[in-house]
Amino acid sequence: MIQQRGTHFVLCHLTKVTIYKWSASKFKSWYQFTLESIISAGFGREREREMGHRCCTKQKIKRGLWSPEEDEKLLRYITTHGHKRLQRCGKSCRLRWINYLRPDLKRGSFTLEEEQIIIDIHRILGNRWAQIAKHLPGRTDNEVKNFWNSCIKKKLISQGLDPQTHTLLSSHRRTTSSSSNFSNNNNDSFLIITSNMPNSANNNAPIIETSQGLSSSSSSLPTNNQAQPSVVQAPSSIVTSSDFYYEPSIIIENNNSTNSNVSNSIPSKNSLLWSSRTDHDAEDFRVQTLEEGQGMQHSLHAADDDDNEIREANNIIEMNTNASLEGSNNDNNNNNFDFGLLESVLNSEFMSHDINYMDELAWNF
DNA sequence: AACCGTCTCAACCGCCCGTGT
DNA sequence: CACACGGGCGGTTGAGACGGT
Repeated sequence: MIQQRGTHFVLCHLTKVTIYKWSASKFKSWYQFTLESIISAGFGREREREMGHRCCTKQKIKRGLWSPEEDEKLLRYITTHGHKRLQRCGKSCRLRWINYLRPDLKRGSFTLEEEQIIIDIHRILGNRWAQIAKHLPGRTDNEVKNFWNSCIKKKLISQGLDPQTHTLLSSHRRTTSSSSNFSNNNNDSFLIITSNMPNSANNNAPIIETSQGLSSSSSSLPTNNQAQPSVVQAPSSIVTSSDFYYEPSIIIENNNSTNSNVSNSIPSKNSLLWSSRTDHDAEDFRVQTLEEGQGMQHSLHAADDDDNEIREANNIIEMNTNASLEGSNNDNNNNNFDFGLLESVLNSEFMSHDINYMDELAWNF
């Protein structure tokens, strides 16, 4: 992507920036350097400084809004790659670059499609703005966060949805069914998919979890013993949209827990759990894993909806493939969710090759 | 035009964590 | 191993824009 900034044309790649200086209808010169070097150059940052913006206070460094002159100065620094001090701390420069100056940023209001993506991913990840923003090219986490807080949140509330859990607010519930431990007020329907994909060489076997299952400690990575969820194509019949109050979510279900009772189990590592909101007319559908060679198909049986509340259509289907679960025996108290999983899944070659992006969205990821 | 409430969003805060020494 | 530094990120703030009265 190329963008004009005064007499400079900024060509931004993923990892580097090339800046062409334009003068008298000719490119007079060009500079190229890595983003890392831009950011880490520090713009006068001193190592002795305290971290964070406290440094700004202590060092009498300018704070607050960036003026156009400062923007120009920052850009000029980048173009010349010099060592001039901007009298801004590195953190502020970095933020300014990432959130505003970066040439690959998309401008303007969010599209409906983007909005839906945010809602869908938020349902799974919660307030993981950085993770959400990674799926919206040209959007920053800050932007997504602001958009959520200023628009989407209110929209959901006006629809009677809890913006945190994406479930009906209690004031909007017509019926109250048995409560669910793992998902708080989550009464909607579930589709559980477990798998035992062979251990890959990649230790970062993805772990998916829901916002309901958020754990403060998400640092532990899965071991080689832990199964990797397979990618399963959701049948269109369970795909829901914003027309519905409830939309699918994906969580991890503990394969060794008492899976017969979903409501008592804590989301764990070895299965995907789909919270679907099918129509109340029961139907069978088939899910086929996309894992090449595995190709197993599973019939999924949707339950009847007793009271015409779609959310009451609880479809609990488990596809337990006897994963090797040595590593998950301690998962009954599992809080070791790895949010990298979702990222891994979404960015996996699997997804990008076998499912187009709209399909992916249709899963309500 | 002035005032006021609400909204938007850029920037900051503060914590956590990875990395280097 | 301990410590310091700095990046990442979610939460919060506040200035300016906007709309209604």
